[in-house]
Parts: sequence; structure tokens; C-alpha cells
Amino acid sequence: MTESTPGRRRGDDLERAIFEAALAELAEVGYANLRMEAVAARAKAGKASLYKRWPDRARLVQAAARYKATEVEPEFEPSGDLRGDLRKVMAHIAAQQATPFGEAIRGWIGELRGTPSEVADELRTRIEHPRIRIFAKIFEDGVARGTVRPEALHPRVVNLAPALLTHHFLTRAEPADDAAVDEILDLVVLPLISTGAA
Amino acid sequence: MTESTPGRRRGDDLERAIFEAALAELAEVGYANLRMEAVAARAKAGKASLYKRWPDRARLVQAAARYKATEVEPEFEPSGDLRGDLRKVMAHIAAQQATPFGEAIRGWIGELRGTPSEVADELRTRIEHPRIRIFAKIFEDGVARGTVRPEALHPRVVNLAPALLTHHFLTRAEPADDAAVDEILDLVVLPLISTGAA
DNA sequence: GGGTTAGTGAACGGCGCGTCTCTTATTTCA
DNA sequence: TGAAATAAGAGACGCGCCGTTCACTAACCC
Repeated sequence: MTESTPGRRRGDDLERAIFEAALAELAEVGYANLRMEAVAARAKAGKASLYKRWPDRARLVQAAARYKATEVEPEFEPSGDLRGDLRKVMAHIAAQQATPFGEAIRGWIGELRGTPSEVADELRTRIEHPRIRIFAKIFEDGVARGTVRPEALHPRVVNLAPALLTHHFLTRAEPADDAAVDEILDLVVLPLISTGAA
Repeated sequence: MTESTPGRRRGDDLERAIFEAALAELAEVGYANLRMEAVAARAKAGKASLYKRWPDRARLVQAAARYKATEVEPEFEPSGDLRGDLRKVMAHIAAQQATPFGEAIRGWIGELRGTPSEVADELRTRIEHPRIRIFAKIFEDGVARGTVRPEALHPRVVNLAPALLTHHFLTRAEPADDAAVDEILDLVVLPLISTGAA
């Protein structure tokens, strides 16, 4: 029974357990109602073990989100079907917003005031970058095929779809559903980026 | 000295005082650090007077934001200069985000989880509607002049600029500056909506 | 002016914060 | 292998704020 009796965990082992507990709590009660004591209890850890690692709730949640993000980020290879590819990636982002990860972002937004802008930038970049990379790949593929205008490669445009998805999620209680994704795609993103070539 | 000795205020008088206090606190410490006791003290009111009117911090702040919004919303008449008009209205929105109003929105976002979607919709609509009305007016004017594509009148497109401004504000520590507004305008909004006619 | 309504101020129990202490498990190294 | 060092678990502590309650009083309404 080496499995069921972990004894007393330390270091990274313990850290992972705390992250999982935090994410589970996040899913259950949301960021606004997240209690350090609840996370500690769920992880069967002492509060001191939490505060030894992170100064406050915000940092713990950020760390937990980062930990989860490294597991989740997918590799994506454009298939040549521009609309299909975009739809797939957008649906993936929307789905992710329904997880504790989305709840972590909501919390991050709420506490953003007063955060030194370098810290905020660092974190935002960390979220945006992998997405931008994927969309950029799809756009570049489209440019090569002549279906996407080269001007669409500007970061502001590349980041447009994720920005609208995030806005949708933050602004409502739930992530965008398929219909919303289609609207964003057909009324905004595609008309803006495509050349008009079929 | 009828001014300096208000005596004991009641009803709407008191309510306004509480709103002003809440907005001032919001500006000073932000939503995350807003304390009901601080608002009460600042308004020289009893806590009970607050809880008699609103069940919690979130509702108080929503009410305060609504109160302020009725003062602030401008009438706007399109001048015929499409880019100039959009720029002006966008700058206005950005400026508004730097006020307690923006801080209220940040707080609203943070607590959105679990809110019944009708309530969330009602509030969101209340914010979006006046904006949509203004942008729709500008767009319609453009359509009439042949500078804007009729498809741009879809709500999703009309709401695009405000959505991106909100996203910018929520996602960073500050509202969009002039450069950011120009980028949004020249790389996203105008290319999407304009006919290509000068 | 007497009764009603509404606001003040203070006190209260409760909860979660962040710190600290005491005990115990795990690791390190003599 | 045994002792010292390190890190974790459990929980008590004081504090600040929550949301409620109560006794008192000012404002308003005939």
C-alpha cells in the first residue's frame, strides 16, 4: 500500500497536491469564495505550507493555473481548412474557460488593480502567447494559400478571436457556445482576415 | 449654514451620499478592497442603512454604478467623419474606465460566477445598450454615406469596438491609451466595416 | 405635539486571514 | 545506523470585517 498511505509529503509532491486542491476548490466555489483554509484542508496540508510558498490567494491561484496550463496546451497543425481550424481552436479555448482555469482568469481580472504593470504584463503574455502562436500559425498557412490577407498577421488581429472569446466569457456567466463562436467567426474574424478567395 | 449641517439625511438624499462614498472608496482602494464599513463611515451613515438597501457589496456597487451612469451618458450626433467620430466615442469609453465606473465593472466581472444568467444579462445589457445605440448611429450614418458596409449593422459588429476596449481594460491595469485606440480602429474596426470608398 | 418612520452608533457572534508554536515525519550526513 | 537538521501537520491566536441587532433620536406627517 505504498499508494494509499502517502505519509507526509514534501516539496514538489506536496505542491502538486495543493495545486490540485486549489483547482478543485476553484471549480466548486469560484475564485470569489475561495478560502485558503479550504484549500489547505482539501490538500490535507497545513496553512503554513501554503503561506510558505505563496504570499496570498492571488499568487497561489496564478501558480496553480500555470501548473495546469503546462499540461493542457496542445500542439496544433493547420489542416488547410481555415474556417474549420479556427473553429476548432476557438472551441478549445471556450471549453477551457469552463474549467477551473477559466475561474482563475476571472479571479486574476478582479484583482488586477494596483498590480505593477510588469507583473500584469508578464502574466497576460503568458496566457496570450501560446494562443497567438497557434492563431499565427493558422493565419500564416492561410496567407501562404492566398486565403488570408497578410495584414492579418499583426498581433492585434491575430489576438482578436481569443480576445472576443475572453470578453464573452468574462462578461457573461458562461463561455461562448457553438453559435457564438460561429458568429464571431463569420461576422468578425473571417470578413476581416480573408482575401475573398474561396 | 444650511449646507454644512445636513442634520440627519433620509431616503434619496442619504442614498446619493452612500453612492458617492462608495464611488470614492472604489476609486481609492478598488473593488477588491472595498469595505462596507469604510463606505458607511465615509458617508457618515450606519452600516444598517446600507444593508437595509442592498444585500451585499456587489449590489451596492452595481447600484452606485447605475446611479453614476445616468449622469454620464452623453448624446452624440455623428459628424460625418467616420474615423473621427469613432475615435471620439472610443476615447470617451476609455476615459470612463479610468473612473470608479471602470472599477465597478472590474468588480462585477469578478463576482459573476453563479449569478443567475438573467440578472447578469440585465446588467450587461444595461451597459452595452447605450453604447450600441451610439455606435449604431455612427454606423448607420456611414451606411447612408456609403462609407460603411450594411453588414456592419449586426449587433456583434456594432459592439466590437466597446468589447475590445473592455477587454483591454480588464486584461491590463489601465484603459486603452490613444495609440491602442488607433490600433483597434485602423487594424480591426475600420478594415472590417468600411466599404473601401474614401 | 404625538405618533410613525427611518437613520445612528455601538455591540455582538462568526469567519477567514496570516502568524506562530508544538509535535512529528522525513531526509541528510557523521 | 543513529543524531541532527529540515519540513510538514495540526491547530490556537489576535485581528479585521461581515451582517445583524438594539436602544436611542432626528425627521416627517398629520
